[in-house]
Amino acid sequence: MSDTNTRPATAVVLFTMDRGLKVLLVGGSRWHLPCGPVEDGESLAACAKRMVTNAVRHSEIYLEQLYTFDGATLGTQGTGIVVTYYALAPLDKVGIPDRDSRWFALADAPALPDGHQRIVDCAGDRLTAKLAYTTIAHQFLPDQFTLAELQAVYEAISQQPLDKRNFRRRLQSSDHLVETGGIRRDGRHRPARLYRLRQPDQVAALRQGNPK
Amino acid sequence: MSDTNTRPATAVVLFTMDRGLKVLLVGGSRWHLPCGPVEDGESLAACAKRMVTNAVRHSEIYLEQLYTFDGATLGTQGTGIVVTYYALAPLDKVGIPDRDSRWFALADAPALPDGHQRIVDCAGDRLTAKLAYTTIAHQFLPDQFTLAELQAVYEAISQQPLDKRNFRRRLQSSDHLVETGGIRRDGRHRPARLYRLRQPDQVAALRQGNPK
DNA sequence: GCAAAAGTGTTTACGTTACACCCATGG
DNA sequence: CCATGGGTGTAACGTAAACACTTTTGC
Repeated sequence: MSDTNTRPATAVVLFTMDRGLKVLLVGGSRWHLPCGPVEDGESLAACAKRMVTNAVRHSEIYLEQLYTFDGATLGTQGTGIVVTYYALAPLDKVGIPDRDSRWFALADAPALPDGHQRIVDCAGDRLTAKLAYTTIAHQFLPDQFTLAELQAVYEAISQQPLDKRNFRRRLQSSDHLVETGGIRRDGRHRPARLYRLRQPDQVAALRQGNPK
Repeated sequence: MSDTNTRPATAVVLFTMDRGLKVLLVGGSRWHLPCGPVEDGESLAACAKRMVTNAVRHSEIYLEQLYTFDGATLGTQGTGIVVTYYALAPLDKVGIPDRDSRWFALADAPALPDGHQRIVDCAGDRLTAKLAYTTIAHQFLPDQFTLAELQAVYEAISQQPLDKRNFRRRLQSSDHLVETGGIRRDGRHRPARLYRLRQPDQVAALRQGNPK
């Protein structure tokens, strides 16, 4: 049962893409999600951002609310309600974690306290689902990117290989990508064309309207 | 900004189907959503259910969390966080509202206080979206139903007419429906076959896995 | 010239849509 | 017998899936 006199807390599942999808955990010996109580006069989103500010250099980070748990549904007894978020940041915007925090692949994350594992699973499911019908994958990439980089993000999250031609056709016909004209030379092979999002500042729906 | 010392509240958008989609509002003169603070030792879902118990006879009601707002995002200033839910009940499980509560069609609902309209919109969007890929529509129907009744629910929520043959083919091939063998005689025309859900106690996904 | 990744079309299968008539019953 | 809603099939279309080779560069 929740103790509603305890002030609400937020917990954040921060993902980045570094040779695969990684999640940030804190705590050193007893790993857990970044979390903490909301302060007076602080909005929920601001609190969630504050939980990960030591890990993320820039402040314009993608943040989305996941679900709100009470003690009963989380499996922890007591201790108020927890408003959970997930956040995405490209590798070049995250700082090197101190010795109190680390990036883990989802597969080899350590055991987490009651409820935290469920929050991570929930975030992973949401991310996977949104990959299919939004431009959310671009939150892991810099403004300019190659189609191969984009495909790698899709493959890392969905955990399945994608057909190069079908992938490119689908994305290019979706009208969200714009060729910048630039190219990236990268090793002894043909350089790749660079693209950017037509509307970089929003995560747009690919198919049709989807709920908040 | 939210005052996190105020205890959290829940607000509920309760829908039913009565010649179209209806939403329950309370308050008599100044209509608003059923809402109120969480009590000590009460779970969030229990609190949300309590908000609508005077309107719904049975306790097994479909209830799903929508979103959690703070004062800043709701547009109201101050007054803590609000965990919002939406709920669905078939007409035969809802009581006749007292003079302090009424069912409104979405189109002709009165002006609502700050934030409440946004919550209703959010609930409507979620309901419409889930209609497409879950069996949520059945929350408006009794255990046994005809395909025409089911189609009417879909048409009321999506607000567009559906092709009878395509609708029936799609639903029947989805493997969620079972013919009961019974029929319903209803007027001077051919009687309709009755169906039930194969798994009546869960809202199942129609296509593939979708996040919580 | 060769290794390595970028880039490009066509065919096939499948699911979705559009559409019109007969059936069973009550009055 | 007729009015009323219940029930049924097929053809056209568009989308998604499978699949292999040429191009451009660095060394």
